[in-house]
Amino acid sequence: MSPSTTRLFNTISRKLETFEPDSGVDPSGRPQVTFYCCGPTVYDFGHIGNFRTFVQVDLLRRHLEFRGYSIRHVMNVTDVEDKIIRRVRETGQPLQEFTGRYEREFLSDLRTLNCLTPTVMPRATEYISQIIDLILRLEGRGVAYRAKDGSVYFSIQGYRDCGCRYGQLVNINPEELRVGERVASDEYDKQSVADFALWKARVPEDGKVFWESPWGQGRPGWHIECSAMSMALLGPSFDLHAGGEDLVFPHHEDEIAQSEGAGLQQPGRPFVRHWFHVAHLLVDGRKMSKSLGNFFTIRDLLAKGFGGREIRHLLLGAHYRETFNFTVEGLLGSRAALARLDECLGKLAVVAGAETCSENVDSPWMRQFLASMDDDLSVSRAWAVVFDWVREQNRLLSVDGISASEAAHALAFWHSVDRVFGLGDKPQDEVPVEVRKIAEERLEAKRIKDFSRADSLRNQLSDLGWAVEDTSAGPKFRRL
RNA sequence: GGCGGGGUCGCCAAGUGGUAAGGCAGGGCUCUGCAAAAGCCCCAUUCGUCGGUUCGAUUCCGACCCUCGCCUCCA
Repeated sequence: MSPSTTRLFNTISRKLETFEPDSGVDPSGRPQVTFYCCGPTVYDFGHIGNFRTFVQVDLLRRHLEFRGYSIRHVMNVTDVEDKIIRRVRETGQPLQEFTGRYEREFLSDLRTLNCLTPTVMPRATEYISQIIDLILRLEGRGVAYRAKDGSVYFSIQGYRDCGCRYGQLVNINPEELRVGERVASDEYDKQSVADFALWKARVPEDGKVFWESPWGQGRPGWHIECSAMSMALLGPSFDLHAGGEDLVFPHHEDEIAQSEGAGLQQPGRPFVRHWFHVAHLLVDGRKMSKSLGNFFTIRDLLAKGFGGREIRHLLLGAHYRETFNFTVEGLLGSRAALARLDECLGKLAVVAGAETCSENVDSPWMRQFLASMDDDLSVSRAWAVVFDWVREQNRLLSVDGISASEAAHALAFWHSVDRVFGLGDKPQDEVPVEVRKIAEERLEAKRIKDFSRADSLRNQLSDLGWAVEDTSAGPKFRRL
């Protein structure tokens, strides 16, 4: 199809690179992209910061699909981990019952934001045997060691002795890591502070959360699940790996170490070809925290009356590598921007009538749009193209300078754009019967030129939360 | 302390060695019974500060100031 037109910043080379997957073709002959995205740890509701990452990753996926790639998208669900175990202990709920709830809530939020469902969503607890096999292999290669308590650690020294490099994603000298005084009590057996747990021996606080292993009862460390699941589902070497920027170190660095330390890759092939990291977001200029009262989940924003489409628009407003400042005012701005867009689309649809037009990727507008997106997902520039287009369409509409087929053609542009943006159609407001009735009365008052009555009826409507606009096609309703 | 991002209009946010996209908000006009929507026009001689290179820098170099993140669980 369209080979290698997209350039993306690769964290591992710290450079903009042409994205070139190397995973052959899918059964239908389309070039395939093997893609792993670090998913949620299901111990609570996801917050707006989490979803910035997932929305930007969704944008990446949609753009690559638009460019003709077939994406095999794997997103893990971390359903065993320290915080989860603590909450399970506190609530007394069974592990699966507890994590299942937050997993469902997460999926529901993804749908709210119109993110495409991953091809596969493996759970860590369903890959325990693969995890154990991987740790055994690391042990066999001398890059993992067993501690007295039955935990197993990754040996960075052993890894280096194999000729591998630790510190591929970040410049880091493990000897200089500033490890806090508070070394976890279950990790004092480590040979080196930078070594990390592959398998954690069972402790009483773990309660019923443990699995049998060659090292006794215990549970997997955090990083190992991603190595095990990604390689199991995508192979030992795959194209693209994404996540939030905070995962660069240590999580992704350790994932590389575990995966390449196992030596399953063909000579010369890396664990991951391309690393994609999304910057964090701030809320009101500060890091989100519950004590500052600037901590928002998707359900919080829905409760404030915002829609998933508005939230998605806002999260899509800034480049993925820039820190983004999220505010409620920004959300109001998104609402206004979408209203302008929807107004234009609505007018075009009226003019187009029954005319339809297939998508045309070769229009000048589309070329500009795609050039922006191909340039490291420059979404702000892409939006500028869209709004330049809106102005031009509005200008033509205002002078009746557009035919039905031209309007259909114009709409096809937007439909192409939206395959990438994924905003979907404007949600249709259900106009209450009462509102319609008042509007009819107002129309009649207007007809007999009783304008004071017409105005008072308009006020009644706005008291009910509705604005009415007079158009040649009759009254148009808009929620205030 | 180490490493890495940022500082561009009231707010959000692009961008380029050759004279500042787009969105929101704001002002004027047209249209409208009044509105709304839309159109047209206006809205940063200026891009954190100070130096340097250059015919020319917001864009390159240096210093400084401020700010955010990572280095510990974190999207």
